[in-house]
Amino acid sequence: MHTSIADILKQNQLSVTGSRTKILELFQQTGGALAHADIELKTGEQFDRVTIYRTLQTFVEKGIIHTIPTADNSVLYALCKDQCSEGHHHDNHIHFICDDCGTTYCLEQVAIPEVRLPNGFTKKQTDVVVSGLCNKCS
Amino acid sequence: MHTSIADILKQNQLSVTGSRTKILELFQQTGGALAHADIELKTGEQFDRVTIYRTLQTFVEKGIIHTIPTADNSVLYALCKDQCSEGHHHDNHIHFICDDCGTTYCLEQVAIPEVRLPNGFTKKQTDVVVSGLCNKCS
DNA sequence: AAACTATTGCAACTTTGTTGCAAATATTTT
DNA sequence: AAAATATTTGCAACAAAGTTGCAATAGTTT
Ligand SMILES: [Mn+2]
Ligand SMILES: [Mn+2]
Ligand SMILES: [Zn+2]
Ligand SMILES: [Zn+2]
Repeated sequence: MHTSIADILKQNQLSVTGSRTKILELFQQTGGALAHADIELKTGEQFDRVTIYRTLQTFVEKGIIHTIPTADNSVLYALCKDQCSEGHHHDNHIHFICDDCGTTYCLEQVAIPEVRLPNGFTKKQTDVVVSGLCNKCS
Repeated sequence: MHTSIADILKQNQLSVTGSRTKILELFQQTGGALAHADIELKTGEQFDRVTIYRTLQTFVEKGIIHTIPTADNSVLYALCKDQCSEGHHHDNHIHFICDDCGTTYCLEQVAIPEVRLPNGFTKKQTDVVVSGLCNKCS
């Protein structure tokens, strides 16, 4: 079973364009997370900065990719593997950032742990970012 | 027992200056987390932007304040309440961001939960950011 | 293939953060 | 309490990151 990139775009009511196809392709090839600058580089500057911003924004809105909070407050994006849809993300996994090689992993196998909040606090979303050494660097 | 702001600065081998005193004062008064822009506003623009950047950087290095990762990747700072020191932060608590009022809390009472990583991954630091409604807004 | 719709690239701009350096301030020494 | 020294500050200039309006272009529908 293999969903083509064009199909993914059509499923999300997006027209199939060069930039969208290329950027989605990049995410699939890379596996890991990408920053805006990575994409600019790896696409060989064939697209305008603004187009990349807008494409990423659209993908996030459609639930195709999700953002990852990082300790150094840079913006990272990765493919959603769960059942994310327009306006509703369900990415119940933690993120891991390797201090050595810099790669960011979506650890789908590792569920978000439960946290007990003080009285009066209501939990909506929990983000967990772990840093250390990845399996390739340790 | 009451440590004055000047004493905190001296304990960290920092000279006591207007901006450092004022900014540290602000953190103590506010309790919660502050962004660079908040500080610029609340000090009534009496200090240069660059001075605020440098002061925050110095405070982080000295272990007086710590940064807080956020889902929207803005940079937040809050006072360290634990035994943080030069180059070594020990802030073992989770952070909570209220979706309504925007306040960010250091929940010192709530410990960082343990996460089990896949084979080969080594954990160094775990950041947990919970969002929802705070005790004042729910 | 014409008509229509959505996306792209460009230009111009804003916001955020960084760096070098001289002037001002804080600390130490005399 | 001055003078000498060390540190910090503000300014200017710059770099990086992100946003917006709009006409040209590319994609989709009929
Ligand atoms: Mn992820
Ligand atoms: Mn905190
Ligand atoms: Zn690694
Ligand atoms: Zn609130």
